[in-house]
Amino acid sequence: MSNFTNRLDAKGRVSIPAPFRGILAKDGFEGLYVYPSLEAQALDCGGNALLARITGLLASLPPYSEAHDVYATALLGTSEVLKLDGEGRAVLPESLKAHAGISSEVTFVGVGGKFQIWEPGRFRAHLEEAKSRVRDLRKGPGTSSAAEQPRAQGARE
Amino acid sequence: MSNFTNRLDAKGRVSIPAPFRGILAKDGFEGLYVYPSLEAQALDCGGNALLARITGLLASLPPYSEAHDVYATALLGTSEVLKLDGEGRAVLPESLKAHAGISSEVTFVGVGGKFQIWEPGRFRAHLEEAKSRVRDLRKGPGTSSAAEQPRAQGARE
DNA sequence: GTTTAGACCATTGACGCCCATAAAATCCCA
DNA sequence: TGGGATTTTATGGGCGTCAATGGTCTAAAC
Repeated sequence: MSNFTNRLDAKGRVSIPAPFRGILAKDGFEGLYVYPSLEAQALDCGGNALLARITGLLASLPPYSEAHDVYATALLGTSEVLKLDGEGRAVLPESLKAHAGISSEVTFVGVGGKFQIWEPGRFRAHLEEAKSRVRDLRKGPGTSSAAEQPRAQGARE
Repeated sequence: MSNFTNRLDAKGRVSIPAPFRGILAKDGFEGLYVYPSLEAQALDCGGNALLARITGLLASLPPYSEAHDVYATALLGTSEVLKLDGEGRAVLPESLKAHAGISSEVTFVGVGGKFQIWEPGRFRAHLEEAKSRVRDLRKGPGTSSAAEQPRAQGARE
């Protein structure tokens, strides 16, 4: 729900915001499970809960199907388990930083059940894009209570 | 509804007017749910009731649809849950202050079910604008005799 | 031997928590 | 009804704790 922006230090370490660390600790996970998001130029992060959701998704796909293989490769093949140091910091591998375009700062964004890591500029752009799309949707075949009646199924851009 | 104007102290804290605190307490919410209004340069605030309205809106959209993603990002991605201290004060994050142009004072305005936080000057302007729109409407359709009313700094009654 | 990674320590600033004061609203009782 | 007493609010400030960040040192890898 909220978002935090932290900086990477000279050694490439970055503090995971305390609230997120708390959640990870609660579902009993040493470290941080991370993989490149499928939809965005960001990283998806979580603990056991996220891992369970992924294995659940895979289990729901027919084994040996193309879909199963593709998802397994994308979600598990590129994922990493990062360790946290005593102060709750992690080092992002080059491959992950490259995917998200991260250099010296990152923005953490909580999205129910997991959280994402963005390059701050890209996140701002993403937010602006979302806001302007919402404005478009609300203008749509506008009823007065536009906020409560968004267009059924917006165009998939 | 009524409105209140309070000042921010040196530490950036501002008292939430007691009547609004009462409403928050009544619907059982620790803290204050806040996000930048989509249609005005102000902040929308509330408790569980407001949160429920938003999650309800999201639930009404097909999951994984673009509309759902975009609304979730725009509404949840920019929202914050502020804690109140023992005296009922909160500190507004920079991003929210920036959106509303807030510096040293804020005006609280109740609008059924939620309330808004404005920079006092902008709120006065907003009010004037609304009043003049009302005057125009009452003068009848179209031919508002607005021509002779250099809107610049309207009647100060 | 040089580099890299991990553990440990130190600093600083922000935030949460507590108490103090003053003004305003409310209550109570003569 | 008037006036004093009491409570509620708004506001200011002190202080301890914790998080974020930076640096150092040791141990392992190349």
